[in-house]
Amino acid sequence: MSPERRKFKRASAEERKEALIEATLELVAEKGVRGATVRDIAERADVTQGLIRHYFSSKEELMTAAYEHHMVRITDLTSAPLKEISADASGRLAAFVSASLRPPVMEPTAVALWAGFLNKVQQDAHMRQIHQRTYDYFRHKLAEMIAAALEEAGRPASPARLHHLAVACNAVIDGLWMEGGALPEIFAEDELPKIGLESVGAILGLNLENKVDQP
Amino acid sequence: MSPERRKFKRASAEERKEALIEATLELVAEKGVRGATVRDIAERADVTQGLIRHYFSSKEELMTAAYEHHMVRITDLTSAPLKEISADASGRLAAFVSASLRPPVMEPTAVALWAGFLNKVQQDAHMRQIHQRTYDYFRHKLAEMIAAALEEAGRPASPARLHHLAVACNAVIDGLWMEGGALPEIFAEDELPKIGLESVGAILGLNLENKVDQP
DNA sequence: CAGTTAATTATACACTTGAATAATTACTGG
DNA sequence: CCAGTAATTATTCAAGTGTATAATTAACTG
Repeated sequence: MSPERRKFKRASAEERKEALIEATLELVAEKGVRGATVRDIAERADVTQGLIRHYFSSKEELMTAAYEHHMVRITDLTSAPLKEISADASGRLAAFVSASLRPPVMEPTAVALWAGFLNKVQQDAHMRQIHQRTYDYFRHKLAEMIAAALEEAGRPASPARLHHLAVACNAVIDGLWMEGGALPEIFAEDELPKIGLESVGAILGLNLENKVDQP
Repeated sequence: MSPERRKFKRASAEERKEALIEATLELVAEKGVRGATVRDIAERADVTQGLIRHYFSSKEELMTAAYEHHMVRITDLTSAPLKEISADASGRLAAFVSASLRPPVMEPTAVALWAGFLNKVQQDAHMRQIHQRTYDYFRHKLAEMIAAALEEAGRPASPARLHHLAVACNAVIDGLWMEGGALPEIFAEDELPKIGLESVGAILGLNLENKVDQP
């Protein structure tokens, strides 16, 4: 009996692209961009390797699409909690900080992805542009919320000071995000959001800790 | 005329290993572990590829040696400034924070290296051990210095609180280190050490800013 | 239900990779 | 100055890589 040709189902372009991108992100998190081979990706997406080039003209293009997909998702995930919160400025800030330090934003795979893509981001102009855009959005949003919270407390800050504060708060969040993602087992549940609120609060001179309840 | 055999000079094992390790670190920072091929490494170290296996039994072993070399260097670089400072506890803490946010500790290549090695660190037991050791050392040292500084200020902290504070301060430093390394062009000279001292000071309730002068 | 076409699989190719082995040659100790 | 030997180069190999192309077949359309 000759080896039978593999059975398959047709899928819409959207479904297939989505599946390929998810598989790509998983593998980049596990082995980096170069370790995620087209054969691995195809296998995980449950198709054969030739199909990749039917939807993406090169591995490069697939990587770029996957990165963009990931960044958009992260942006959405940190923005979503803000929509449903009609609290005061400090409450909104607290919600933002807290959401950034919990799953699904803070996850081991997210940190691994960040690391896996860094090289490519630094060397590929298009990737760097995607990164820059997301990063700027984040910092701008954070600065905005800090400004509002400080005004609310009757202590408005100068633009220069605001810049400093935004960089500092962003660093706390990024640093905790990284530690939590890189060494998830050494932190207790809710420990990092708590530390984050405490630290951002200390830097800004605000009390954020009782501003947000466990979602 | 037949292509002449390449001329070469013999070197001591130490020299050659050192050169190979430096070349490895450069290339890992540029292209990640898988992108740093033995041929690339050999070329950058100005030898032919066969020589690598004369000194290291596999690429794996070279990578491990390079990673360890790098981690030891980082540890030394952050410890060195403390030796020559006979200041009070808060002064020593300030020096540590400041040194961590300047070259040669904070550099684009250092962040790229961190990212380049992350995958391997998470998957290789020996690498993870090296990483864990360095990380524990860092946090322990930081916690120690925070404890001393708080006692000096007449506000000793409980172990639990100390743990929180050490995690938070470590996160600020890591986060700023990452931002400075990933986007070096957007920060002014001395801006990050200043923000670091300000933020760590705010978290601990100490004034660290005039504790350290530009080295 | 037959005909068509695009989605999918299968195969082939040129090149890179880590590793292994063979061939040279720079240095050292007498 | 002359072996001897270990450091170094050169060559080979099998496996893996991205890409290109040919062969099939699932699903739609009339």
